[in-house]
Amino acid sequence: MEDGEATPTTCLFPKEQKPTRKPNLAVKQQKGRRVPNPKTTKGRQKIEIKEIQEENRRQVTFSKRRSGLFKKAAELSVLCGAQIGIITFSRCDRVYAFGNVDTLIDKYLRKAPVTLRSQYGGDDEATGGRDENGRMWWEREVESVREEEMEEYMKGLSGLRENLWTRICELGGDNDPTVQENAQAFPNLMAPVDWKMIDENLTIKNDQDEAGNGGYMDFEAIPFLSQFSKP
Amino acid sequence: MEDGEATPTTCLFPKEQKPTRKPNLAVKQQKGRRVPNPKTTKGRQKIEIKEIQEENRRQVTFSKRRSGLFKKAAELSVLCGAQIGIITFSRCDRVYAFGNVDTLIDKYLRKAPVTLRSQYGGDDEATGGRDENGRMWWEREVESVREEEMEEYMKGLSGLRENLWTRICELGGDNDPTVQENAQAFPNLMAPVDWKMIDENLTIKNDQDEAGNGGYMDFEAIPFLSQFSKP
DNA sequence: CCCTATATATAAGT
DNA sequence: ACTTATATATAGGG
Repeated sequence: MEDGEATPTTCLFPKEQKPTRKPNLAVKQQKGRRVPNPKTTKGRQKIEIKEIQEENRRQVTFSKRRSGLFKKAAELSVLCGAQIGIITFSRCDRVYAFGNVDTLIDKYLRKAPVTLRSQYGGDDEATGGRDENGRMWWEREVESVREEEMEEYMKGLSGLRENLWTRICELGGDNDPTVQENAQAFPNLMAPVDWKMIDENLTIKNDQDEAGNGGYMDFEAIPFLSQFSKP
Repeated sequence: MEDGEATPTTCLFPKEQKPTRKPNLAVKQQKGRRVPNPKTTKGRQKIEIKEIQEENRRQVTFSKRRSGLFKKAAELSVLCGAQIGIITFSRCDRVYAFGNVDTLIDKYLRKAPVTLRSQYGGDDEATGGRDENGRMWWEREVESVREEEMEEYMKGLSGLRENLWTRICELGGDNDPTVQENAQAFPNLMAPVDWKMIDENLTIKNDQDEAGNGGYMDFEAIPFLSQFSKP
């Protein structure tokens, strides 16, 4: 993708032809006789799909692959006119989101669906964490939820229910759920400029990401969204 | 990935060594002199990232790329121990989800975050639908929301709020939000067997997917979840 | 972040 | 669905 990667076949507009900063030492030295391995790197290595133990490597991979995932989502969205939202919790529960998650959650809840089957019939050999049918948590259907897990599932559902309630209360909607009224909860005097300022403040207020980037923040940080924060 | 793709380098267990059903005609015939283009296909073509107009091609692409996206998500999840949820609305609003979306939405709402910056700084040339700063809808931050769009944004927020409320009511939690009580709303007499049966019924009840697959269904279809459906 | 070499994803076509 | 040929994603290493 990029711009003009100068592929020998389908390069449409060579444009500025990236200077290729460091052309790497040499793919084949001009006179070293029979260089066993003139390659400077081993290239992409095949890895097993199982939890990466080495913390550093795991974080790098998380960062790279999260980017890749989001890029794929963006492409899919554009190519097919689909709306896509992704919520990602890193192991230490940091959140990374793609898309208008709030809006999509809204839409999702409106549809009130029960996802009994998630898409993706994984064909790879991720061995850890599978149930007796070889399924990972994300592919488990209701049919395969076992007795003990059922409780957890139900707790999850009731938890969702409770939390939605809590959230509603936080949003101040527990007294009157009328839309029009709620709309007025947002003072129209909110100019883009103000938002920008707020955003900058927030950017500073962000705590560190695992990999050192990513923006995420709490309601509390926004003066005028603080009405939505937990008491 | 797959199982034993027989890569010359890192093949660990060759296993059954896929028969390679149709080895294709020949990449280079053994005696045809100078075959100009012995290739049977043009291979993967480069495409522009813009909405695919041809309906059929768009649906095929949607299907393939959705699978790919979900697979990537699964891998990321396993590799990095992250929880990932994806909600996808196709153009005709069909929903495809990856992961325990309900649980993740719960978690997301619990955290009560405001995503002012979505991840992914797209570096590709998707030209359609960009704002004056060249951003797509999914990368718009609050600062860049213009006057008219602000209204929509607020409507979105208040809409979310209203819908959450509605949802709470539907869930029957508008009288007593106590968790323990809610938990009891789920009769424990629900055996896995019953779920399986229900699931099978539902599978039949599914309406057609755009591409002919994918499973999705309404609360109404599940006798005992019907308490959650809209009145 | 940058780079390379290689593993994967996937556009077309059957 | 399945194949092939090629575009992309990325593991490992500065």
